[in-house]
Amino acid sequence: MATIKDVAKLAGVGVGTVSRHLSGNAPVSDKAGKKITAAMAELNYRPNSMARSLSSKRSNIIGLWVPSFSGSFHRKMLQTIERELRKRDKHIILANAEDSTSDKERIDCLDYLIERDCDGILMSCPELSVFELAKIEARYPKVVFLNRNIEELTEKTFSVNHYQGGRLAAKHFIELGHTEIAIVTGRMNAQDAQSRHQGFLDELATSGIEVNPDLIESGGYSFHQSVEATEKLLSKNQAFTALFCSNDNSGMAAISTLSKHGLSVGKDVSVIGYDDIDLAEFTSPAMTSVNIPLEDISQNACHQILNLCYGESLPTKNRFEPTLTIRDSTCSILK
Amino acid sequence: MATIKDVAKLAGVGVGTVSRHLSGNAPVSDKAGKKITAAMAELNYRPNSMARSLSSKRSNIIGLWVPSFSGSFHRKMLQTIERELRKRDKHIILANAEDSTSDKERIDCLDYLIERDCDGILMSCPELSVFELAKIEARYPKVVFLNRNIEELTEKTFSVNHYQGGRLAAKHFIELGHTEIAIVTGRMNAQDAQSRHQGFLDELATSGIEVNPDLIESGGYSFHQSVEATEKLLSKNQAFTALFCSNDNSGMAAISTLSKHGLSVGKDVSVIGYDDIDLAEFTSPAMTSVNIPLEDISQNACHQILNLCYGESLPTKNRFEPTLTIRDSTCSILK
DNA sequence: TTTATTTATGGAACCGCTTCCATAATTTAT
DNA sequence: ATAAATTATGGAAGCGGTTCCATAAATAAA
Repeated sequence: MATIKDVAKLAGVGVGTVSRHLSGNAPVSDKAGKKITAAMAELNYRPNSMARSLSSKRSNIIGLWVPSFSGSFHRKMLQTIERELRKRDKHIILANAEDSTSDKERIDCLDYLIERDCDGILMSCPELSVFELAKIEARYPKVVFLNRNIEELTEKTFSVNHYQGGRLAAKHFIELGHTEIAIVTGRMNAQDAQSRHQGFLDELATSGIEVNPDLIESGGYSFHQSVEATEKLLSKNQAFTALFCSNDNSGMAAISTLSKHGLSVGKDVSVIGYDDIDLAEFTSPAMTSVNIPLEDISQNACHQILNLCYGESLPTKNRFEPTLTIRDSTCSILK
Repeated sequence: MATIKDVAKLAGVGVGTVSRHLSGNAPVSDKAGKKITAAMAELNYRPNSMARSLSSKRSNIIGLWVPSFSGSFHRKMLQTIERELRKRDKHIILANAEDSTSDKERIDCLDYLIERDCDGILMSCPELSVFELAKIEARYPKVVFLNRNIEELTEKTFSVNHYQGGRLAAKHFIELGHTEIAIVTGRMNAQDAQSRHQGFLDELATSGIEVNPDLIESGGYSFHQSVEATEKLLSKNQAFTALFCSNDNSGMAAISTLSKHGLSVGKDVSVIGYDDIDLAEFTSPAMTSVNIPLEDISQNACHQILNLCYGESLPTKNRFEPTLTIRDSTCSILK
């Protein structure tokens, strides 16, 4: 592999001139520029990124910490982040915490990124406590958290207003005339699950509707658990015409389970999911779901990390509002 | 940030000794070792990975080229690869070719990885021709292709016997007594789609069953197209009791569409999918599907790239056999 | 104990780049 | 034309490691 020295020699100039020509950090005469370009082509020269990083103290690598690849949820995030960063010639190093069951493992996973001298880190971690995240930020300030909301770290957290998401779902049910309403909650130790749950309840309350506590079951955000939760709800023989699920996995599980029990979803019972993942469109009936602007979140988080690491000043927005995507799994009670 | 020099000075030894102690490439006396360990702890020393890479001419980075994050298909791959490589302290740099529509863009995407001085590259590219892959391998021999089968590059390609996969599906239908069989094919310009199609037809032929050409439609591996394909099949008023779909997206689309038309899947009509992605279990009824040992493929591809790049000699296997996961979407015709 | 052999050590050279600095070339002002 | 100011250039130093080599320390052999 040819080095910058080889290029300099062949072009008959100094290494400094070649370096300047490459980086554009300082002007180089046309004459020299032409000779250098020719020499680089002839030698098939490609700069060594390690040497460059060492010398410039900038790896141009951003670490990406994800809790899993399993959910459809993170797919759009990954995709958007990859696109945003590649556009600016930054590289992504991946760490997947799929197998991590303890905080220690999660933080080890983070250290695996830090070890690589990333310029900054994007982290989408629902599990770690605010306390742990604060410690992380203190130790490693070039970090940004997706899908988290920490007031003291507003400019480094990017999230959606889940309380409002819950309210949107409730509002939709109210408009459709539902009053007997069931809920399959998410992992209630997670902040976001609580917010959407509370928003849902509060909105119902403003219309004088109360949810029968018997009709609340935890689905833990997983398909399997949500099947069980739905079964439990059905077994209680407490009538309900509407069901709010805390994510789309739950929603899919509910639709599947209700159908299996001979209920017609979107007719006998209305179901709302949450996240509006790609598959929401493909259930039968297609699922009404609270849409999270995940692309916006991801893009803005990227902007912020670029600002932090490379002194850019890209616009950033930290809080986003959900919307409701209405499909065929919800219908008016009057029908 | 402390450097190796600082550690050496504080420990009262030479930099060479510190380096040797860190890498374990040469013995260091206990006495020196203790002092170095203490000094490192005191200074909170962490080796600079860029300097290390430059000096050792080894980045410990493996590039990973994926065609998309969209399919459930690639998730397990990503997950397995990440686990396998992290286990050995290699880092993954990601390139997603999701937005690439031309070969040029796909290869640019590859160059984006090469630019970063990866030690090797894992590539799962269904789109590029054997011709293009051969060129890539010639230019960049530290590469391995997943889900491809190139005879001249046996040891660098990892794939499953899709012909056999097609046969397994057919065999199952035959055993269940089906004779009126329809097919939703995949992207037939792709090698794997052809193989599984041919295997399916060939196996049926050995039992004297021929597929009515009218009952073959292309679903192009996508949900949307497969819905249309299934609609078309139904509109022909040619009876069929079994439907083979070339991937699980197609299978899900078929199940959904058939159900919508009042047919009971797993009773009136049997459906087999292909790939056995996580979701196959969650359709209603749960889908019978040809299972691809994606984890094995991924793991072995990792082994091979480690062998190529780091002179290890991990065992590798290149060709894998599919199996059939029987669920509730298929049943005997005699019922 | 002395000598021969083995083992551990310090430090220089090097990896391939960026950047600084002193100097050369060029342009502008006088 | 000469002096002054500006711009471009070559090359050395430095980034933080690894590795080689000559030497010092420790151990084994005589």
